[in-house]
Amino acid sequence: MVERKRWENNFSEWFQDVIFKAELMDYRYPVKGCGVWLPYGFKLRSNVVSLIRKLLDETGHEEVLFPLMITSRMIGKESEHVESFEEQIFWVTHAGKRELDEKLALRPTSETAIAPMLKLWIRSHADLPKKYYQIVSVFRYETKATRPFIRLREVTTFKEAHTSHESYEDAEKQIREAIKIYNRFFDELCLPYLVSKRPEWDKFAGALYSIAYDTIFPDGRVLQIGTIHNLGQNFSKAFDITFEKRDGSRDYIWQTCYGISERVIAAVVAVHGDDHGLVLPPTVAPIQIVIIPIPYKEYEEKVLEKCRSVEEKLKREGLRVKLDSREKLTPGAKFFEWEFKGVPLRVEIGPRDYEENTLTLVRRDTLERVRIKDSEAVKKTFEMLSMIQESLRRRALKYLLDRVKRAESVEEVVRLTSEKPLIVEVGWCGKSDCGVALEEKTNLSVLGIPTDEASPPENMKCLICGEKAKFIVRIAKTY
RNA sequence: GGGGUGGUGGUCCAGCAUGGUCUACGAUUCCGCGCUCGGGACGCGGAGGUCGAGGGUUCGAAUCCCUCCCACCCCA
Repeated sequence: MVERKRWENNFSEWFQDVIFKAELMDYRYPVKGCGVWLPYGFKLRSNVVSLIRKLLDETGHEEVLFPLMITSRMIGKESEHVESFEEQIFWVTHAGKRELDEKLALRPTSETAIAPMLKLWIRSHADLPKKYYQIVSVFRYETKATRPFIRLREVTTFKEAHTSHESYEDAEKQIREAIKIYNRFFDELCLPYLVSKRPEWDKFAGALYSIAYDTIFPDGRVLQIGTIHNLGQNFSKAFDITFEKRDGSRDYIWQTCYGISERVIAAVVAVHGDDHGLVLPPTVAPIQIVIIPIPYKEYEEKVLEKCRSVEEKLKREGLRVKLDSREKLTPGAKFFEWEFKGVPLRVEIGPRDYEENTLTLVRRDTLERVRIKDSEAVKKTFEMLSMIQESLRRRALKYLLDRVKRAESVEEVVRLTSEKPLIVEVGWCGKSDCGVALEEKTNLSVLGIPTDEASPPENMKCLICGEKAKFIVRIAKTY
């Protein structure tokens, strides 16, 4: 395995470095909290976007595109909702020199953009369910330290799904489908996650409840990489979106929404990386295989010729292949460059390989080198790509699980997290007061209660008040 | 919200205390040529700067003063 010292001990620096030098994003754009997707990063983003698009399309979601601007009246209709976003909204107040009669918000999210249209589109139960999604930029004036991919003022890759249903049960069913979709999505990216129901004080403004996906970074902090909200009838009541039910009576629609952003790309970068740079899962790597010729006196043409034929062969199999035939760089320099960019598999072809009808394969995750016969090229390539995918998934999962601990007292939590933060599961009575006190005393944030676990052990007690625990609650240092 | 640091070729940075010797140091990058090539080669030649912006002091400002802008870091 490749060392992960800098990755683990100096993560913040490592992360900035990789994003820039692997040419994912140039974050030097002169507006705070905004960055430029570079070609290589953009391809990675496209692959991630295609994946989520495929999963949503397959499950009957329809892609739409709503306008960027929302009137102040619309955005103010759901009171809890505005309140939570108020301080973060970018307002368009002028057109040239003239002040607008009604100022316009750049969407911080699109519930209030979509609601008035749903009111026009939905008339009866026959129009339901409706499952829409869009992939757009959203804008939030972040006051905390902004960071590329993680905390942006323009989130450029916000996938938001918005669904409408005729009953609470149908909405609940939709939540379960959303969970399945997100599980699959993160599995394809080899990302491990914990699914938690957020506490009351941290749910999405205007939702009945929120479910969130968190993953852990090498610095021990936790990143939220996806959320799913049951909106109940809060927005439909605020926007008066009603429909005729099967029995002829009228009711407000039931809604859900769920979102992911380029934070999942941050997670792919952070979770799989090592001291040589990026390590990308084959599913989304812009280049899956890089071919590097090792020229030698008298062999230049022959070697290159063989490289081209291997490139052709692999491309025909639908693989994303790059032949790096730049003459000015030595093979060693190319090795470092493509390793840094996380290309999962490298093929080296030199005079020896030419003479002996072999290829040299090197996998990025372990840097193991094997020589195979030309005739096995396609078979071995596929084998190795799926081995890499599998081993990334396993390693990342283990890394996460190793950093989830249980504790029975505040002191124990403090002790466990003194070196480096991790995720701690503790008993909780369920009262908000105790939850808030827990955050204060441990200097951690409550992620919420596991969605996949029934009830806490018999003897578990609330860490604050000492009463019998109703829930297990996860706490961690968050981004 | 509070505090701090900084802005000089594409990148990283020296110079600023004590203004002139700055026609701005060095490394890296980039371009050309040659030689190399199984883990970041080397040699020679070349390119690249409104010193964040504006104002002021001065014979003279990257350097001193004022105003502004921007970015980064730390703490709540």
